[in-house]
Amino acid sequence: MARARSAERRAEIVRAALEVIAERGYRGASLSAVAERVGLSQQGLLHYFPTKEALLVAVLEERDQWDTGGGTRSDGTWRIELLASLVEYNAMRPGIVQTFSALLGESVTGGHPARDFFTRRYTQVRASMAAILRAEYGERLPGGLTPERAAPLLVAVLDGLQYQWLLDPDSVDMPAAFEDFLALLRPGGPDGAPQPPPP
Amino acid sequence: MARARSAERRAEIVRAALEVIAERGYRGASLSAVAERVGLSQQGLLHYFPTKEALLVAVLEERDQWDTGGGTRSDGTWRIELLASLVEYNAMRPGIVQTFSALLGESVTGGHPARDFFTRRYTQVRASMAAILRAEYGERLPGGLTPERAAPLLVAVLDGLQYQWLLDPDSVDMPAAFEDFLALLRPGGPDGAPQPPPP
DNA sequence: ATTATCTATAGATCTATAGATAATGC
DNA sequence: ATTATCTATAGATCTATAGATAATGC
Repeated sequence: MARARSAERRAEIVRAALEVIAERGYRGASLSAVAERVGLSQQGLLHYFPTKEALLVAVLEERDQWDTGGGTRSDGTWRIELLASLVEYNAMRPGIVQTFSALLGESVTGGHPARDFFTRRYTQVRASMAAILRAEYGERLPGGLTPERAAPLLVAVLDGLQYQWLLDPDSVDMPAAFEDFLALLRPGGPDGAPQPPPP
Repeated sequence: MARARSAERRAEIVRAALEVIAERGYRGASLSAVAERVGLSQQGLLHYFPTKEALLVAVLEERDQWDTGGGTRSDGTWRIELLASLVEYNAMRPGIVQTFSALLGESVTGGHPARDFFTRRYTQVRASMAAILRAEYGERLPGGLTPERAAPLLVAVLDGLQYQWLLDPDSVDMPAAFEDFLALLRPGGPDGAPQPPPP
């Protein structure tokens, strides 16, 4: 039973870390602040995660799990509407979005412990987005783009909109803007011979 | 002459701060690190900028100046090719891009001193991008978008591509990707009755 | 006088280690 | 024994203030 209690405690701590990172970034997040939020001393927290970086790793793994699950289709790719609904879901959870936007921003600075994680993840995500686009629209997209060339744009729009929305939620309707971007990608665009839907 | 010497010194310090922020973010940038880079003691630096935040403000003002100047056209708006060439220019200056990407990321966290700056700036930039799009393509864009609705997407693509490129410059061709996005916006897209060029 | 710098230092933090104590599980 | 916590504390930092010293400009 101690085993299970311990896992709960760790999950609690990770949740608290998510919050503190959202508020202060990783460098600004102190172990004491996280510990306080779960009613532990700073040293008590280090019993569960021996270093600050170990805690960050747990936070990043949590995310991996978080947006890996969910509705794939028969061939393993997501449907594109699912992506739109993920954006809507995110729009209801500013905290999580803020945590990972803050981490992404920090991760480009020198020797940041999350840098490798994000580099790898974006490679994956671009490939995954290309697969989704191909499954949805086939090989030829508006503007003469291929799925592989559109994928980084799709990812960029997702991330970029998050920053604008976090800074000024009243001025930026993130889900609507994302839908607008999808409208640009739908067949019939510049160059776009209308596409037959994939079989 | 002391006046002029002083202005030079301040400019030197701001330049050093840009570098240190690129490497460690604002919260991670210590005054000592900046001071060392210009051959001053930490306390000597505080003679020029009385607080760390005052130095940050100077850094942000520098940027304002930096990308406000340059080629507008007769009605005061930029031409869209100029935007593409700004992206090419940025692709040769990872340092600057990294500084402001790191600051943008941090700025969404609680009470960050650059938050207001970025909020205001994005409002401005969206308006400015809408004007550029209108001047270039008129009122109706592909996908049934208006310039106002396309503007946040354009800004998002600019920012989002920067993160992907900073994390993995060999995998992301930022200027080419931006050109791809512009291709999506050119008339003739979905919905797009071909547009007459604006008078 | 003002400007540019320095040394000294106060007062806060922060991460991590060492070692004690109590409770739980075999 | 192991697990969960705590107190104490080392050792680094960090920002900012106080006050000295030297040089420069009227």
